[in-house]
Amino acid sequence: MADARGTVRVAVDAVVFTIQQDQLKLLLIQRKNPPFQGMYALPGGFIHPAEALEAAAHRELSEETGVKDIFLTQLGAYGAVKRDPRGRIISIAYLALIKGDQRLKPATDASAAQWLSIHQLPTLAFDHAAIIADALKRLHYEIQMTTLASQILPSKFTLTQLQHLYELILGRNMDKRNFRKWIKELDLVQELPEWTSGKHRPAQLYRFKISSYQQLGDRVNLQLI
Amino acid sequence: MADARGTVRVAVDAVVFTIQQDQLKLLLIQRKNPPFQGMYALPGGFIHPAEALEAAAHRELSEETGVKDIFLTQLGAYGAVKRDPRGRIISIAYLALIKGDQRLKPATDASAAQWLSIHQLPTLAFDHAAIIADALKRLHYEIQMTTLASQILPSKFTLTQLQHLYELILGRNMDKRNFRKWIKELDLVQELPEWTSGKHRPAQLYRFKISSYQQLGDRVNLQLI
DNA sequence: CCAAAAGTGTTGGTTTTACACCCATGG
DNA sequence: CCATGGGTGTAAAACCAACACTTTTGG
Repeated sequence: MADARGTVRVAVDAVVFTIQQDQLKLLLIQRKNPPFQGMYALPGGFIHPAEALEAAAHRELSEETGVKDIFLTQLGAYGAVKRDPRGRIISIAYLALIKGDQRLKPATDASAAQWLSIHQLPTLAFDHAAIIADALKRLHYEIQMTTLASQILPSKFTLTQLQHLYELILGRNMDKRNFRKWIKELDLVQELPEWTSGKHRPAQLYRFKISSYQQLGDRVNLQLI
Repeated sequence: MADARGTVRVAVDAVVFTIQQDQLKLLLIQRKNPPFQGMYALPGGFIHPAEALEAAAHRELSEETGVKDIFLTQLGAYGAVKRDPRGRIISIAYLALIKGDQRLKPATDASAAQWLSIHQLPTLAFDHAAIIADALKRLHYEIQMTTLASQILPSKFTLTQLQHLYELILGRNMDKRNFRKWIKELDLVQELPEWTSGKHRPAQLYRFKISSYQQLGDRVNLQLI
């Protein structure tokens, strides 16, 4: 083992998705300091000695972007030797899908957080492009196999909104009737005695039966990735 | 950040499964030193400063158990603050499924490697019981959704052997005809012009078309977990 | 009365499951 | 000739994919 102390540092990064203006967006910060000064990167930073990994991800996210009180799930550890020019830094990445109306922290002299469309990402710092690619695959899996969708929708929503969410994330259109059949069989949502009002025919509102994150039963729809 | 250097260390652990005597077994070492002296634990240890995570897992596995040249896939990062009484140690766990005839290193004064049946595990050091529980779930997924099975079987095998493998790992029996249909549709294996010989009717031998690890197409059988 | 979005079932094809008998070998 | 494991097909059920029209509202 010799004297390996201090030569390896551990960081966390958060890949946070939302939907805004009918687009899947990603929360990024623009780096104000080297390395990769001026480039975009995932929010994240070094863990504290007595802080759990997920707690560090929450803290960094809050410090750098203002986003807090969200559900994070671990994506994986990224540990290539030269992934960070500052030295040996291993990063544990976390994934989230959150409501699009979270207020972002105004830009500081250290960072500027913003939502960028997943289809127009700039060049990213470190190995963050690879992390994001993994996160997208994982998101496709999670949206179908877990209740992750409940994290992004308002407490009351219409089935059309829900379908729209799936379509945006999976990148394909779905049949309205089949989608509704599927959702009802999953037994995820519950009708409310409320309807939207607006220009058109009112839509019935629903809510999630379970608001926490959990694995759905076997044999979901699934056309993974 | 202050002076966090040296206060967090990074380790790797390997959850290595095999099948011996019709049982799913796990490669464990008996700890000869504190903490958890005398208890069983996953093989693993601290990473070196200029060593990739997976390389560290390979090295530790080889040093502690003699097992080498195997395929490892990342399971996840375990980082609870008090998971190791020696201080703040984060571990990245790896998963493998390997042939059961690997020669284990003889016991040294630091460790003694052995295969233990998954159904009779002793109390384990650290949070290794939780890591193993996660690894088992993941193994169920991987065996169905990837070519991981190719890592454990000999280069030539019978379909009955293959089925037996799936049954042991998934913990349920499968129908012989349906299993063969499924395997043939996956297009994973190739008939060889060879047959076993022995007491009974010879069985045709097969080999994997692809010997490397890869994701199978969407819509595999799948009854996850 | 028009435009826009909400809502609702059926059918055909595919996939999955359940199920039983004959075959080849060595002893 | 017996015991053991190898090998094969079919039919019913479940599941999935494709598809179009009517309803309600506001303007």
